Amino acid sequence: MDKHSPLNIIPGPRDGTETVTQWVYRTLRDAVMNGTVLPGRALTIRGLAALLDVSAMPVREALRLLAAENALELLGNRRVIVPEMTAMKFAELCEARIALETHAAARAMPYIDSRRFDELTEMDARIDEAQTEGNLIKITRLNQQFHRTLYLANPHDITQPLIESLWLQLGPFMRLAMANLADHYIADRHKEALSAIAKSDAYALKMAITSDIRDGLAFAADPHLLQSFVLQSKNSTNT
Amino acid sequence: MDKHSPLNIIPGPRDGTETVTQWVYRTLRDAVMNGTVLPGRALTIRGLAALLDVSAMPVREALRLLAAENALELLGNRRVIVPEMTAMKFAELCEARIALETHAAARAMPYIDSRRFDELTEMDARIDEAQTEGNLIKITRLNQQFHRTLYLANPHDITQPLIESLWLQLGPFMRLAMANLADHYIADRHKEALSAIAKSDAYALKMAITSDIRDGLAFAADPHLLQSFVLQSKNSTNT
DNA sequence: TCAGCTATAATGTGATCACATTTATACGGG
DNA sequence: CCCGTATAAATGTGATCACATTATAGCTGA
Repeated sequence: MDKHSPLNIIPGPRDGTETVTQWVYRTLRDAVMNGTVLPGRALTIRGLAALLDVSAMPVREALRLLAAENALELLGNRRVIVPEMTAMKFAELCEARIALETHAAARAMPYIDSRRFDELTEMDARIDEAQTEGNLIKITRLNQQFHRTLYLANPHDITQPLIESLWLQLGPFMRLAMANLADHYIADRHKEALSAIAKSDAYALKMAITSDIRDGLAFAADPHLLQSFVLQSKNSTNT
Repeated sequence: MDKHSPLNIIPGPRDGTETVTQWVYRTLRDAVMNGTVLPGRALTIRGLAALLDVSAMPVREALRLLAAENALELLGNRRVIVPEMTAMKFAELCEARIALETHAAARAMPYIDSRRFDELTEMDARIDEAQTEGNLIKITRLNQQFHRTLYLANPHDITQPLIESLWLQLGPFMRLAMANLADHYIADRHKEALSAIAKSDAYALKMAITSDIRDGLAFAADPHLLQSFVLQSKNSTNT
């Protein structure tokens, strides 16, 4: 147990217009998403404040925001940790993603004009590039951008914050999984999605999104492999 | 425009164990849910702090939490308001509820043992009582409790916070609608849901939940009526 | 009478401080 | 050598204060 390890968070420069709280929030969010802070790691307000060289107040607010998004867990004994993952919880998150995102995609489809369609096609091409490079972090980021762009085509969308919350909860675990599955090929279901959109076939679009999510989290299909990841995330240290 | 009206929030006593921030959060959340603060109403940290007789800090955190749940909207010009409702947004919230809650119900069904089943049956009976009384606020509260109990039967559930966020966004508008539809009969689809559970019929359960949500928001089916509510919520004052 | 500018008031943000509670460390007894 | 207790360090919570930014009201001039 190295609960006092340096926590190598890279602060990243602060935008001039951006408030300190927003900067801290973004920094901590990225740290959680990238797996810099691992499940079980105890976080303290003062510790993070000293690390980021800010006062305790912005850190407090950022932590509470992340807790509200279920990216962090507020323990009763006044302690904040990254929630630990279980196989069942992982399955629930996966299924919830499918339920919510297929719905969001179907609702967004009528709003996708040719300009938006080209934008999505362009993104898919960029993902193919990253695919050949084997840059998994880039793939993940572009993949999220693709989904976000699709769902937000609906000008009245209200599901995106909910979806982001799910991504955030899966984030640290996804990173762990990817690190151990470097040669894991992410099947590109985006072309199926695009052709479904071109045909205005909502059902086909839903199936494409479902497959995309399932493929991305495919390793969860192997209970043994999943269990090893869960254990690894519990015991690993972050030096 | 009476942006400086007294804002008659009833504080309600604070639990001894409860932290001040939690109390403020709960108070403001109830106020939003009950329609005490109406869409468009500008809220200020200092104003609420003075009203609730606490310092600015707990109010700040409570406001940010509610904003994170999309119960409040942080305007760029540093102002916090209850978001205004549109017909399209209402429809999106309604459909999102159906997508998420049918999913949560189906996932929870396998975990409902006889004890939990009896608990749900008991709640349904209490709703029938409130129905004959015509106590709409009580009906709403018991109805939420019924749904919550159902979804939380799943010990690994992660959808409840997302669902609560949707309820919160619909909250102030629901109240307005109910006030104008005092004689509106809320069809009880809970018995259908219970019989579906008894038969372990996931599809029937999903249909029952869908009908329950649609009935509860039935007035939205009439675009003209909905529009009048939207306008009313925009123009009304809260003295 | 009304548009545009200025001064004043109010607001959000962030830092610092005090206090109660919890957690960690060290000491002493078994 | 292990464990329970007492002391010390650390933490979350909440209040207060200072400052930059923004909104509001008041005033001037056409």
